[in-house]
Amino acid sequence: MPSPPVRTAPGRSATSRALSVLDAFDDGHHRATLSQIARRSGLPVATAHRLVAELCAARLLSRTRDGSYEIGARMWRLGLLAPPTTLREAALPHLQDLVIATGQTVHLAVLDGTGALVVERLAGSRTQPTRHSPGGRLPLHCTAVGKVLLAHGGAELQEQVLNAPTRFTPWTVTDPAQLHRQLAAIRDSGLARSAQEHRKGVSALARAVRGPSGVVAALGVLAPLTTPRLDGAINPLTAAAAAIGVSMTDADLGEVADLGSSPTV
Amino acid sequence: MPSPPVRTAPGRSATSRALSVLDAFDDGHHRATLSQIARRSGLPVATAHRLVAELCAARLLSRTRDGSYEIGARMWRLGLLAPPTTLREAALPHLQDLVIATGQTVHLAVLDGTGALVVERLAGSRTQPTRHSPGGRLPLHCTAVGKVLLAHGGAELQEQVLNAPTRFTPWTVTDPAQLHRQLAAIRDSGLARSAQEHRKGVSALARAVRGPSGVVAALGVLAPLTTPRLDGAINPLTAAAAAIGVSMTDADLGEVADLGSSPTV
DNA sequence: GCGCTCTTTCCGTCTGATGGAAAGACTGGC
DNA sequence: GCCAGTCTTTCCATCAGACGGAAAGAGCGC
Repeated sequence: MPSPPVRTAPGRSATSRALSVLDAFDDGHHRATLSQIARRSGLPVATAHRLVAELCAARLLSRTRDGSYEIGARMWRLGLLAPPTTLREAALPHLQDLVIATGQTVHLAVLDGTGALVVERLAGSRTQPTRHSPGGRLPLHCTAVGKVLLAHGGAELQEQVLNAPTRFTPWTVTDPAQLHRQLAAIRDSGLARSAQEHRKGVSALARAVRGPSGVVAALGVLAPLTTPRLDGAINPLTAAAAAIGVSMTDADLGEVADLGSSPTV
Repeated sequence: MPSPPVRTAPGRSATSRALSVLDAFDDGHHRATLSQIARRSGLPVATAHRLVAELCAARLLSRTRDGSYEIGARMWRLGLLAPPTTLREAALPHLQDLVIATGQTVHLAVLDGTGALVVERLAGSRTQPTRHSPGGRLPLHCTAVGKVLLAHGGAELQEQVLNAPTRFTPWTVTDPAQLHRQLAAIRDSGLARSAQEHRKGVSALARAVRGPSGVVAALGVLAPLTTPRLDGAINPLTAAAAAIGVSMTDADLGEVADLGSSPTV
């Protein structure tokens, strides 16, 4: 009697199992061995082994020289077809102009659920490298780009976010009434600010990017607190935001943000 | 008798079927309706319907307002974990420097099978937008970046590629012996050129990017043929290629290129 | 209203997914 | 060199759930 087959097979579909292999990969895990994948995705090794082999055959994963697995070139290319890329392509030249004009790091973000999804981040070669690469998520209530997106998001979203604002630094504003006033001011002036509300020592300015159908993204400039006059960035920021909006009239965005909530970083 | 079930179920695995849905998306097809997906992937509609729903649940696809499907934010984020992104991140500031220094469009490409995979492309805001966005593929024998990668690729690869070089323009060099001499010269001088060999009216310069373990990528500058002195770009190009190599010593690249051949564009 | 295409649901059939076990491959300790 | 531990790969008996034709529903143009 070779095996007393205990039969497990829970109620999950074959496909969802295969896709759960991808759960093993995230920001902190660009590579994984078979057994790591099995552990992280909750699958038996034998099953993980079979599924991983199929994903490799489809080039969604690829195998490294040392036998571990990583995201494959096909996945990268498919990811480039997603809406954020269209936006990124339209915005990139103007982001460069803005980096040159201000010498600071710039951010382009879209609304994604209750967070801001960073679509692109550009810095000069001598600027301090920042956190928040493309694909990262920022909170809406305490970052400049987040506030812009929140100010132009629905009332429903604002309620949801402003109800329990997380505190990140001593300067994070957590009073819903005060935040509501900030949002009104942003809609009024078109300009959002954050001074150390998310990261100590970092202040930021942001503006909405208006496409043909309203606000589609937020453009921000980040600078160390020590920077003397961030206000000098206002004009180039305004120009860049407008230019991006214009160059998007043809580039159909689709739904840049599809709701659903990964945890806000 | 409700259904005379003809039984089809070919020999394909459930997972490969699910993944074949992704075949419906490529450069020319950022969006697709259910029946387009079914047609393009060769699946019965009912099956496609079920699979697409699962992929949406996993956020690898998402549904647009008008009912069609597109690549989802999750796929985009997973794609960002692939090796090209690591390289891109390391290179980006230096690509910007190079754009500023030369005023021309720059390219970063890695070897992928028998083609060059464009990892990033940067242009000034006033430069003519070029073809070949990230994710695009270039031929190895008639582009500057391609020649660099080919010159440092294995002899086996060179044989394979130089055996039947495709002609793109009247200036494309298709004589294997002459191409071999070009590659030797490139290994010697470190500099590759292409003058209208791939696209009429476009000339280019490229250099290898050397990481800790040899040549990992090629960096190129593209310019319209009318540009008076592209040679002025040589110094900044050399500096940028070196800088990228240095900033990669820590950023582990893994296998940037995993072989396998999609058709070279 | 009619015909066409596209989307969604239903359900009877039986294929191929599943995972425990065991063998094989490495690695490191001593 | 040998043993212990971890990771990878293969095998296969069992039955869960994938499959897709058909039919109903939803739009749309004429």
